[in-house]
Order: sequence, then C-alpha cells, then structure tokens
Amino acid sequence: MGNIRVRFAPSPTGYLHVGGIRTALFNWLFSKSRGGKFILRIEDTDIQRSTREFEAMMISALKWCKIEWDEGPDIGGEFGPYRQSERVKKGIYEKFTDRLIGEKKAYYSIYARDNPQKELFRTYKKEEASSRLHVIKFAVPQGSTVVKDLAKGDVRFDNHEIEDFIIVKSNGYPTYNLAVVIDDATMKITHVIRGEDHLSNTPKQILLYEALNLTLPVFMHIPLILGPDRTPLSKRHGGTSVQYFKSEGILPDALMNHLALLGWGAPKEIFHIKDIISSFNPNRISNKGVIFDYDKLRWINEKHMRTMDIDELFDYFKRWIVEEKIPFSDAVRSDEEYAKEVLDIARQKVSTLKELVVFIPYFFDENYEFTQEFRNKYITKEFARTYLELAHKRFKALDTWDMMRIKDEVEKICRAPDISKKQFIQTLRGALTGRLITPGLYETMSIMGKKRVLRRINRCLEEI
RNA sequence: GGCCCCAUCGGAUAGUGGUGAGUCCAUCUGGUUCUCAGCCAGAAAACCGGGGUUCGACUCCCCGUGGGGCUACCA
Repeated sequence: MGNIRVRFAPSPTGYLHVGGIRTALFNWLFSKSRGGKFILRIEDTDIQRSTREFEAMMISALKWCKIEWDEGPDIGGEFGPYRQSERVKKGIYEKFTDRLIGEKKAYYSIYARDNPQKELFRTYKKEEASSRLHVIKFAVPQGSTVVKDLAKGDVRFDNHEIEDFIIVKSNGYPTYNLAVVIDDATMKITHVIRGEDHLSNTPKQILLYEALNLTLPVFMHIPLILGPDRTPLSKRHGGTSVQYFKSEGILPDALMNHLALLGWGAPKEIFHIKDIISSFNPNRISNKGVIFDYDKLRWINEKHMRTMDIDELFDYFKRWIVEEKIPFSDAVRSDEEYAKEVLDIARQKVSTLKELVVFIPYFFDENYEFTQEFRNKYITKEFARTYLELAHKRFKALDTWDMMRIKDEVEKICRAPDISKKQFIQTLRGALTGRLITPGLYETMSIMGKKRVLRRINRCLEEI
C-alpha cells in the first residue's frame, strides 16, 4: 500500500471551527488506521488575513482536541517548511512556475498599474513582466478532466468550463490552487481528504498535476457541516469554534466523539476516538451535508463526563475553572480531595462543565444563598425549625459519619407522623445547600462532613 | 446564469429489487428514586415529486423540485 501520508491544511484567518476540526479528525483517523503519517501545514498565502495569532490558536485548538501531527510548522519534519509563506521565501513555487512558463503552460499576464482590472498583454518573457504589474496564469488546455473521488466516484468536468486561472498573484505569492498542488506533491501526500467545497476546484488542481507531471493523490471530498437551516454552519447558528465549545464546558473527547459520529455509521454511539481507529472506514462517511446537532453533543458530553476516569476529569476541571475564571476555583485548589468528591457526585446530574459550575458553588461557599423557592416552600413552614433542630441533635450524636449511617438516621427521623420524607429531606437539602435541586442528599452530607453539616443547619436555623 | 455534488421520521443514521422500514438524539405518556439527573416501559414520527425499467421499487434509470458547492490576485 505504500506509506500513507495525509494532511490538514488550515488557513490561519480565523478560529478553527468544527468543520475544520472534523476534516482534521477524519484525516487523522485515516492515517492512524493505516499506520500512516498526519501532517499539519499552514496555508498562509493570503497575507492580508493570515496571522500568527490565528495560527497559534489553531494549533492549540488542535492540541486540545488531542489531534497530533507527525510533521508540522512547530515540530518540523523531512518535507518542511510547513508554512506556505516560508516556502515562498525558499523559492519552492517559483521553480515550478518557471517550468510551466518555459513550457508555455502558463504565462505572465501584464496589467496596467493605473487600472489593475485591465489586462494589457501576455508574455512568456520574465524580463518583460518583472518591471510591470503582473500575475501568472495557467493556460487551461482543451479536453475534460475527471476527478476520481473516493466518495463521489468519477466526476467529469469539461475544461471549457474552466478559465485560465491565476496561479501567482501580483505580490508574488502563489494562489491556493497552485500552492496545494505543489505542497501536496512535494510533501508526498497520498490522500487528500477535505471538505466538499473543494470538489469544484479539484479539476484545476489535477490540470496542474498533469502539467507539472506530478503524481496525483487520491481525493476524497466529504460533506460540509450545516446549521439547522441547512446553510453552512456559521456564527449565526451559535458558537462554531473549537474555543467556543471548550468554554461551554464541552470535553474534547465528547466533541471528537460527536464529530466522528456525525455523518458516519460508527459501530456505537459513545466512544473514544482512539478506540475506533481500527474500525474507521472512510467509505462509511455519509455523502450528504449534515446538520450539527447541539443537543446530541450535550448528550454525548454528559455520557463522557459520567463515565470518564474521575482523576482525568478532575485534572481537566481544575484547568478549566481557572481559564474560565470561575469564582470558586481557589477553593477547589485549596481542598482538592473534597473538590474531587464533589465533582464525582455532581457530574451525575449535569451535561457540561458550565452547567456543573452553576450547580455546585454552595459546596465551596459558606455564605450560599437560600433560594426563594426554598424559603417559600420550606423555611416558612412550621416543621422547618422543629425538624432542623432535631436533625442537628441527631446528627451531632452520630459517632460515625458515612453514607449508610446518615441514610439510616434520616430515615428514622422521617418516620415521624407530622412530616413526610420528602418534606424533611427537602428542608434539610435546602438548609445545607440553599437549593432544592442538588446531588443526592446522603452523598452530599457524607462529603460535606459532620462539622460542616452541623454548622450549615445552624446557619439555616438563624434564618428562620 | 453556467458547471458540479446531494436527497429515509424534527436531527443523525441502518436497510434490502419483495421488511411490521430498524437504531440513537430530541419530543410526548407512564413507572421508579430524597429533589434533579438517570434508569425502565410505551407513543408519535420518514423513504421529496413525476415518469419509466420490472411480476414488484424506498432501493435501478431519467426529468423535475429542493438544498449545498464552485465559478476570487479567499482558501
């Protein structure tokens, strides 16, 4: 089969969005499943819009997603440099365009400086062009071009449909169509897996491969990710960048799971991408545009949060709350054992870290508020004081403090005829947390510890 | 406009020339638990339209319709 080499080649002109990361993921999955190499290349030939900041953000987004590359601008590699702007400086593209012009397969198109719209004349002579405003255009030959696509089959294009196109801009930079071809060829890319939006440009690229006598890679164009209205997913539809999902408290494992599942007949719903590498088969990727389903992502995230190793989740959680500047992050760091236990019971109740963080602040703040609902429904009732006092007395008397013991005690108290189990439990829950919706009461009490529980009951009693 | 791609419940998919068209998310009903979440049980919900081919088409072909892409000195 030879050595499989695939690449992800983003343009650093904005945030990395889910569509981009999905093609990166499929490329990565493909290379890993075939024991190949995954290359990261930065396509920054649009000098107006490309920035190093965006590049850095893309790299960190990719790393956050745990997509790792074997060669790239940050780590180098045999076929570097991996930034097109640097390849321009090395004269890599020029060598090829000189050849094309020499063979009259491309020409200089000279423009008027005072009217850059107007083509003055064409020439093959460098001397004539160099002092004037010019671009290099590829001379599209007669005939037709067939794209052999792994997903679409053979797609035929009539060359008449394709105009001579610019391959080198007037600023000397190659255009996309030229740069991809030369880079993919010189980097020995064997499979080009990319978004469907590139399909129509592929014949141009094939023409270039043929003119330059380079070996064609295998192409595969995968459908785009759409918003609910079936237009390409964009900011209008909500957050789309990897950063957005990160700050929403989505786990990278869940995002990857969802993206992998989207438009792919995966063998199961919940998985870790590392575990599906061997079963990855690009032929199973659906051929139609797919709508990004935020609800399903939440569900997948929930599953990952609940089943993932607690230490791993906790490590991630600690970093996340600092980055998101969550008020109680200091408290978490000051008592990690406690915080980890809180995380462990609370994760069963929420779907994202963002939800988690609004669900549990009272665990870390002794001045938690009593919600209005708790006040109306319970604090104002007669049984509140009586039973909270009783609870305090009974809990104080306990010599051991574990869940079973607590449960027994609570249930004993509930047997009283003038209060229902629900009433008592909700009163106690409210006293300890200020709220009526929390993790399980027994777990909560057990984790909070006897001292804290007694203190909190007292604090509530003062409010009554 | 021209060229190209695509089309199964609301979303994602499974599926075969003959099926009660299956599954997951979401929705709705019940059940269970200390709240919530979950879990369990159930319901509703689809083959874009029209022509062919065929004994028979969701499936194969053509035409429409709809959606998307390309047609940039953006990638």
